[in-house]
Order: sequence, then structure tokens, then C-alpha cells
Amino acid sequence: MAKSGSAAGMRRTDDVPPSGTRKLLVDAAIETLKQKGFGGASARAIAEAAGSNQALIFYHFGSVTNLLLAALDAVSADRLSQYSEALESVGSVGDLVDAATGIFESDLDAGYITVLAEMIAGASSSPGLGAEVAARIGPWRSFAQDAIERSLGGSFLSQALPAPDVAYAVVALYLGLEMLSHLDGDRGPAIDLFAHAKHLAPLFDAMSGAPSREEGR
Amino acid sequence: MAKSGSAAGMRRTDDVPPSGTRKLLVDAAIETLKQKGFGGASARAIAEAAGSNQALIFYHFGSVTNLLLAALDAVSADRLSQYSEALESVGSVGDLVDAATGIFESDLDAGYITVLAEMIAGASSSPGLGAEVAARIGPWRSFAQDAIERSLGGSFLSQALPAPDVAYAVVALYLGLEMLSHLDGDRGPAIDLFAHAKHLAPLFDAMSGAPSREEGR
DNA sequence: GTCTATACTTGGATAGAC
DNA sequence: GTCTATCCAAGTATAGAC
Repeated sequence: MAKSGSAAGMRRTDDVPPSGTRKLLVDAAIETLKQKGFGGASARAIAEAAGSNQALIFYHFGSVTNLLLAALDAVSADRLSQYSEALESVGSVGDLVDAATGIFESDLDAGYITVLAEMIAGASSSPGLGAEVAARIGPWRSFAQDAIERSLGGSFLSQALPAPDVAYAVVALYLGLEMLSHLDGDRGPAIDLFAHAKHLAPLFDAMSGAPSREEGR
Repeated sequence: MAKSGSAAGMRRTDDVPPSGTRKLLVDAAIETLKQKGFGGASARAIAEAAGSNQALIFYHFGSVTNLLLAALDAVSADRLSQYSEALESVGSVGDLVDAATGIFESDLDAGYITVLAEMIAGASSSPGLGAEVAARIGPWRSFAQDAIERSLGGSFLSQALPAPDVAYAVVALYLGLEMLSHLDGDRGPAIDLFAHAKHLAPLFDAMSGAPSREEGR
């Protein structure tokens, strides 16, 4: 599936800069998804955000849905590389929580997870979209799993809490927090949670024998 | 806001059985929300599910959005009373996890949380809907908070993890798990998480001094 | 209260000029 | 590759008969 297209309007969603217009449309799609949600991300709305016209969407992507998926691809790639960078120097659980806090806040500011959440929820509306979206979430789970294994792998907790399962929960929690925060426009409760996690981090570090640097900020 | 209506088509969403048709439409709205998502929950689709016609929706509820909110009200009331019943006999964390597991599975089967998730995500599409949905989530948070305070209130963890914040996280996680499970049609990972929680429950019970009955199933 | 018919709007998608 | 114009399907909402 998702075969690399031959005909116009069915080009692959994963090659980089074929025309500049593609990127323009993808960016506009992301913006529209963030501001108006899946339901508001119509060809007309996206075209307006891109400062062009809707015909281009069908010429370049074949359908609105395909453009939306390309937008999800772009966000996914962008975020995962950002995450990798942020987690490079993470050794302890405390470090992990720090990194995760920063990531969460910037994701929330930029509205990236909104795009993810809207696509997941919107997938219910059109048949077949679900599988495409699910495939694009896989990397997020793998990434979370890596991070967890690196900082908790040694702990006895990894017996009771296998990394893949925890990764699943982390992605779910991340998604849910973003939805709730976005819903009532208040990120306070979510931020508080990260603060609590930060306080508990030394406990986990002690369990796994990792160095537990400074605690209070 | 949400004033009790006087004119036809603006009746209150919280009175019980004025016509039978109202309930029919609300049930159809729930069903449609579950099967086709927010985007697919059009007046036409709902009317068809109800075996009637769309004009009735506007007569009884004034707009599709109002009907959808009434559907959310119905689900919310139904679930919260169900939860109350399930948690009546909960004393220990182990009990709590057992109850939560059962609740989660039946919610997933019945698709109730789908309704919630779709409404939250769909709220981005139409202005003003967000606040209405947020108001209807409040009770879920309060409920979770109560349950947490009852079974963890004594533990030293309640210092590091205040019940309101944990409740927020629980609702977010619940929401995220349902979205992911629904997305790839596999509840396995979510169920596994509950199993892990069950294994860890005695630990928490020990902390708060509650009796920790049997552990293995 | 319920139905049919219809006005009006928006959205996906294509044709064809440039 | 990009634009305008347009077709068609689907949606919200209302009018008016029953």
C-alpha cells in the first residue's frame, strides 16, 4: 500500500523538495489541522492558508486525505528527530523527565500533538484512514520504548513493567494530556504532572542504580 | 448558556422522557458517533440510524451540535452511575485496579469512550463547542479524584501526587488508551497495562496500610 | 409531533485555459 | 504547474402538509 505514484497527483509522500509548493501545502495543512481540527481541514480552508487554490491540492496529492497524511508524516519526522536530539544526553530518569517536560511544552506550544490527535480521531470518519494513521504512530511507540529502556532498563521495575507496554501508555497519556489541555485551554494540570514526576524521579534512579544528580531545580 | 428552552427545538437536554423520540434520537446519535465518528455524525446519518428523518433532530434539539451534546450528557450520566456502582465496594488499590479493568473493558466494548474522544477532538472544528464539552468532562475528573482519594488518600504518595492531578492524568490516560485501542482495533496493549497495575497494586496497598487480600488471580 | 420537499451552503473533485 | 470555472454530492436548516 501507499505505492510510489506514477501518475500526477499520486507522488510519494516521503520525498523531500520536488516543487516547494508541496511543502507550502503541507505546512498549510498542518496549520489548518491545528487551528480548525480535522473537520475544518477542507481543501478550501487549506488552500486559503497556503495562499493558493484548492486545485493544487488534488494535483499534488490526489485527495485531501492524502495531503493530511503527508502533513502527519511531516510532523512525525520533525518531532521524532527533535526528540532524538533532546534525549541524546539522557541517562537518568531525572534527565528523562526534564527532557520530556521540555518536549511536551514545545509540542503543546507548536500544536504538533494536536495534529496527531485530530488525525486519530478523524480516522473514525473515513474508512481506511485508520490503518494509515496507525502505521504512522508506530515510530512514536518505538521511540518511547527506546527512551524508556535506556533509562529504566536496569531497574527491577522493567520486570513488572515491560518497556513496550510502558511506551504504549506513555504515548496514550501524552495524547490524552494534549487533548485535555487543548480542550480547556489550560496546560496547568499537565505541567503539574511533569513537576510531580520530576520529584519522584530520584526514586526510580535509585532503583536502577543510575546517578541521581541534583533534585530540586 | 444552555438556557432551558421555551421555544420548540430548544428544550433542555437534561429532562428525562418527554416524548420517546428524544431518547431514540439520542441513542442513534451515540451509535453514529461510535461507528462513524464526529465527522460522520450528520443529521442525515443519525436520522437513518434512528429510523426516522432529519427534520426531527432540528425540531427536538435545534441543531445537530445540540443533539451531539445531549448524547454526551446521556453517556456521561450512564457511565458515571455505572462507575459509582462498580467502585462502591472498593477499599484497596487492588480492588480499584480490578474495578477499573472491568470498567475499561466494558467501556471499550460499548464504545462509550469513543463518544467522549470524538466529541473532544471534534470540538476543535466548531467554535464554542469546546467549552460545552469541557464542562461535561468535569464530573469525570471529580469522580476519578474521589476514587483515588478513597484508596490512596492515606499513602505518603498523596503528598507527592495530589489526587486532583492524578485524576487528571487518569482521565487523560483513559482517553488516550481508548483512542489508540480503537485506532488499530487491538486492545491487547491496554489490557496488559491493567494486568501490570494489578501486580503492582499490593505495593501501593502496603504503603497506605490497606489490606492487600489475594494477589494472583 | 412527524413527515416530504426544498432552499441554501459547503466541500470534494475535475476540465480546461494559461 | 497553476489558475478559474464548474459539476456534483452531502450537509444544515426551514416550510408546510398531514
